[in-house]
Amino acid sequence: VVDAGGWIEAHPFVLRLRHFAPDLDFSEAVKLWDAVEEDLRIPARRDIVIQGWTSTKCWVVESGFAMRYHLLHDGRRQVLSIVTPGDVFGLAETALEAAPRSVCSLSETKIQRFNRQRFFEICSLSPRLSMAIMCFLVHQLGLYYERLTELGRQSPLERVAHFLLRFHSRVLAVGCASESVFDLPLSQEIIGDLLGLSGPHVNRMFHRLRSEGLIRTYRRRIEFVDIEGLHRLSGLAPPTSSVATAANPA
Amino acid sequence: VVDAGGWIEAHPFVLRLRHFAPDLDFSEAVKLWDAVEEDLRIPARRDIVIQGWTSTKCWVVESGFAMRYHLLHDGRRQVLSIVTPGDVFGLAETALEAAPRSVCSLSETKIQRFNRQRFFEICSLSPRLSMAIMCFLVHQLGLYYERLTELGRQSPLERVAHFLLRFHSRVLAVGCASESVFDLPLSQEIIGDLLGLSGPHVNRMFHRLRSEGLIRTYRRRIEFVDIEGLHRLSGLAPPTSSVATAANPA
DNA sequence: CGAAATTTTGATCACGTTCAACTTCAGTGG
DNA sequence: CCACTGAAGTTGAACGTGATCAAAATTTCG
Repeated sequence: VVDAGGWIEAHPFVLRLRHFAPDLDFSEAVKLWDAVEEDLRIPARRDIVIQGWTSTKCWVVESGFAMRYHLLHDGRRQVLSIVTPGDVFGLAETALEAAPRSVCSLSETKIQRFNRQRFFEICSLSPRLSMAIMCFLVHQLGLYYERLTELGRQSPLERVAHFLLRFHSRVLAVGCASESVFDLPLSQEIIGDLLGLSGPHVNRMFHRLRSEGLIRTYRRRIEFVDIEGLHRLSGLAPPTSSVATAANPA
Repeated sequence: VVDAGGWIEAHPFVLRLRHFAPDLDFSEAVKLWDAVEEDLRIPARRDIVIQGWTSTKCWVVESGFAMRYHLLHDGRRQVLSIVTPGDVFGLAETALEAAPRSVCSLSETKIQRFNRQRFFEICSLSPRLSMAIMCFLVHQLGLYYERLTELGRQSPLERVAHFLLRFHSRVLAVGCASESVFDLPLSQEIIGDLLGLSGPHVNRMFHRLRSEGLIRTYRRRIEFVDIEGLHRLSGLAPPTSSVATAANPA
């Protein structure tokens, strides 16, 4: 189906699995890759998964960005996450009749399509693969815990700062950014729906970050001027060794 | 270590795994159970995992309730989830130096302690176990997606209604509730920290749910008077077949 | 029975939404 | 290449909501 040469080893999803299971050998990755049903190139702004539809597929992202989002009946939208190279989507519909949320490409995107059931089976049959997937999923859970704190208890300014840091570190990991400059493939309205804010308010927060000398912006390009300051502001990035507890508040 | 008799089969965690992998046979569950390091009975209001601490353990809940929470440097608290019988916690610290969040018991709790590394290894060596764990983790992700929508885009009233429905269906599944009555092991302040609201505002929302004839309360016991109404209010429970998309809004 | 925690209520106020107008930018066809 | 068009960014004003703080009432537990 695909050439068996070197490109599989450079696929961001495989790199990611290897990050969680360094002893994963490439023959196992190839086993997974044999199950690829189709290689797809999706233009920007196309829905790939549609909330309410049924599908037996899942997808792995090779390049490009997408967003996972949920629509409420009255049109409110929550963007759940930005899907970046190396991510998987379409796993959640397991045994469900309808996709509970949508995925929409933000830029041109290269993805590989799998049969979801087969994807899981192949992973479960290889101890190393299943270890990698489990660690990957647990890691994802951790990211969503962070997002809950962000949405539930952080100020708008903190949320925007935290989002920028998070997104930057992700695109840095897949080589789409320099140490301090990167492109945002998102409108401010989408960022609002990601962070539980209104579009205009996101704009004001960007303005404040700019005027406080933390970032510079050139249309949709962001430059970090004071990363330390952003970390301090976001309040989540530097792991603290605080030991205050709910039972024994600080 | 533990009696090999029938109780393993009735453990809520095993029941849950079987829900995701019905072909899981009990001999495999027993393999996992052989790895239990210790059976613990924890009193209410004890921290089991402390944010910032290091641990190589993970735990499975047999009975009782706990909460996962994150503290910010200035004392703000986000309750990430309520840990119920059949849940696991302590997985997220994989390869991290410090636990990124805490877990604190809400009631007296029976849990089993594992070595985290060993837990993962045993799961990855059995295809059926690893399938069950993967499905379980994916399902968990789905729950957190829902919570993101809740925190980011739902009104306080919707959040409280949704929380009550969610919690009820969970305790119903583990047999700690009747069809319409159940106990909440949480103070309103904790519910506030769970839903991104202040304690007093949670109280007002309860008041409204009561005055609109949706629920009744007796101290910390909740009775659903109009479940249909709660579902309609929460806006998430009944899976819709709406096909509006971000690219093509309704 | 007494002490502490939790629930309940009220008043005030800051914050972020909403809506609208205007500007800038990007993509397209003439 | 430029004018045109629609989308996205930017700004302002008014409003509503939920936080905050404090006090009182109630429940829980030692």
